Amino acid sequence: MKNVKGNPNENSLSKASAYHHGDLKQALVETGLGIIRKQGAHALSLRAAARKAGVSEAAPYRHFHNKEALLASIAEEGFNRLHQRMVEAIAAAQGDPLAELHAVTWEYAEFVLQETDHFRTMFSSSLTSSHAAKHPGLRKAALQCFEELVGVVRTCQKSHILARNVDAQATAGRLWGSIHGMSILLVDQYMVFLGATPEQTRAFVRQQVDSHLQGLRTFTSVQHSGKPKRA
Amino acid sequence: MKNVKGNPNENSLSKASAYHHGDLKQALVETGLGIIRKQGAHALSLRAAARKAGVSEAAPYRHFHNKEALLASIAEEGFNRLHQRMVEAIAAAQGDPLAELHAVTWEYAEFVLQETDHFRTMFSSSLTSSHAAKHPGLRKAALQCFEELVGVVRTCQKSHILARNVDAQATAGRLWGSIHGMSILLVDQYMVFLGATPEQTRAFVRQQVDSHLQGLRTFTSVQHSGKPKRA
DNA sequence: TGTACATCAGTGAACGCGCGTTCACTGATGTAC
DNA sequence: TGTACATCAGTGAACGCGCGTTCACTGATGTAC
Repeated sequence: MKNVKGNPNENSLSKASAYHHGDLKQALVETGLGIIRKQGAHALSLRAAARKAGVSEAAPYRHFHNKEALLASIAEEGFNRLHQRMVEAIAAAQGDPLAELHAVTWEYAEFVLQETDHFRTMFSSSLTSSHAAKHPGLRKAALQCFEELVGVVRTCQKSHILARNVDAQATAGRLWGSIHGMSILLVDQYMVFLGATPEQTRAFVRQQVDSHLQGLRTFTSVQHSGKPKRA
Repeated sequence: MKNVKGNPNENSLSKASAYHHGDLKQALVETGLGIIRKQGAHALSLRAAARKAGVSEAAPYRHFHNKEALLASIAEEGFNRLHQRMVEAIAAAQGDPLAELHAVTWEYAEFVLQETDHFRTMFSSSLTSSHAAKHPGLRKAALQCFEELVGVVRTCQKSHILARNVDAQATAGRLWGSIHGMSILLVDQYMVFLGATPEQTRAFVRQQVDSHLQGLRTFTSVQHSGKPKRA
């Protein structure tokens, strides 16, 4: 996209000429994402992505084995962007554990609200059913996001904001599920009665985190003081 | 499907002959669902559904305007079946409000576990983005499920299991989001570290409800005793 | 009871389409000498 | 520095395919008389 003409000061990734694109793989991810955003996932084809990238319709096969591989790359890019946003949100909390926890979960919801179609692709059924085996990069990117959440939960455990005797992964998983489901249902307009403006949606999602967080605190303390759970 | 040959004792819906099918619309929903279950949503086409129903490839157009209409009918059927299961689960709780709440949420998760592909179709992006305007029947069926949950929440409020000063729809929405997201993430194998057997998944989903429920109790009592929330 | 007729669910052939994928090729690039 | 060559990203034509949808039709059914 940028630097279509060769430039002696460029690094090797952005080399380009009229014939050689330079970084067609990334360009196809971008144009593919553009199609998903503008026309929906059903409109995405390798040919359409190639056309939009200004390249012949067979060119994508130099970089992707098949259509699903492009989809997986677009999804992986989504998790990478989400991860970046999560990291920045945590950094903005300046070391306050509870603020970190709020920030990272809110950022997740914010991503769903802003990048709905990209988000849907990241969790599309054509990928999720077999992503572990077929798309290790995608899986790694997704787990990277999850690990960020786990890290914040661990920090909160150290600060006694969350109970320390509960598996941090399980706790993070609960939070993830809660915010994931709520965000999707709101974005799909299943709860218009709650108000449909972005502000109302945003507020409700944030309250969802607070609500579940209360449960995690209580739930974990009950476990701590009560009888141990069965294996 | 049943009663391919005419029978004088049948009602009008199950009339059939070699030429006239009898209830092709419902048969197409069934065969379409069968394709989704066996080969995935990508394999569903009007032609494939027609072939599997033993009928010419143009016949579906007598009953569905287009492919999306068939998809919407399959999704609607899913919500109807889910609703039926929810009602039965509630009935089995025999009037114990908390047991009803557990039963209805667990049944939701059970449906996701057992009917994963059908469930995915019910929330597929090709339908959710415009279901309100385009598919009123689908929307109605979905809301019917939600109202079942709202009803149980109201019962719990009457029994002081949940705070009475909080909107029942909002509370039910939180629960829905929590269980919806957790179920999906588990079914999509994003949390294999928690254990991937159906039993482990089931147990974890159930704990998710308990966890969130604790939050709703605490959260709502805090609201009750604290300052009122801003509008 | 018997017959003519309207209705309409299902037929089968056809349309145009865009897609995924393959393949021999072309031409730009970097490098070994 | 200049040249021959290997490499490989991108080309363009072609393949076969299944799809969504249309259309004039056929034949089974129910009903009015």
